[in-house]
Amino acid sequence: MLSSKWVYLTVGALRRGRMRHGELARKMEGITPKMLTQTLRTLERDGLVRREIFPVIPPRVEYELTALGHDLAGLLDQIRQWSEVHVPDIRSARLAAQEGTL
Amino acid sequence: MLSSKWVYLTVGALRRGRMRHGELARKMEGITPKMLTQTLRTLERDGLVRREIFPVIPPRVEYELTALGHDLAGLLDQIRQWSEVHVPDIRSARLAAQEGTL
DNA sequence: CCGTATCCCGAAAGATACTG
DNA sequence: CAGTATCTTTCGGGATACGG
Repeated sequence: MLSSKWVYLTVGALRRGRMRHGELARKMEGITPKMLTQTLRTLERDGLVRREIFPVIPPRVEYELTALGHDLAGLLDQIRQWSEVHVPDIRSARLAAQEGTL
Repeated sequence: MLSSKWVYLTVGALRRGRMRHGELARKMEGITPKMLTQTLRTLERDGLVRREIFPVIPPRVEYELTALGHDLAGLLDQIRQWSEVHVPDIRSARLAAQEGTL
């Protein structure tokens, strides 16, 4: 899960509350319908997201985080915080390594 | 970095102290020389690992975590702790999802 | 001992078009 | 609206062999 960019974005979006497929798609620039569905289905299978279908026309499907999903959101937050602190250092190290190569 | 199994294992091993290439290879069952070198080089480039070469024959090369590397080890620890608590729940969810499909 | 150089492969991502 | 189906491509990982 930690290796998928779309998992980060999806969980991040759902954190603010229940949302429809279309809303999610609009919040996540660049995602294709296939990847969105695939990501949501995996999260659902793993018990992180709950999927509710309303049997109406046109279709209406809503997604929300489960308790476990919120726990994951907490971990992703820790990762985000770590990144905000340390990624700049990593960037500098990379640039310095490049300089050495030139 | 969080998407590479070898990063977890390498950082985990180096956490206990400075180590040679061969020692690392022996601690990490299944890793090929190529993957070990590739992992170490990436970690070095990103400022997480320091590489020291002793100009002797036969060659002697030692690796150790930098301060930034120890910071990363801390994050990996948080991920490990989260996993120990929640991965069983995810496993259950997966099994339950399978049952539903049968 | 500490690596490089190649080649190969499968899984995952993306683009595109279509449907109940 | 909320997906599926199909095709293509990319890319990281692994196996193997060789070299200073």
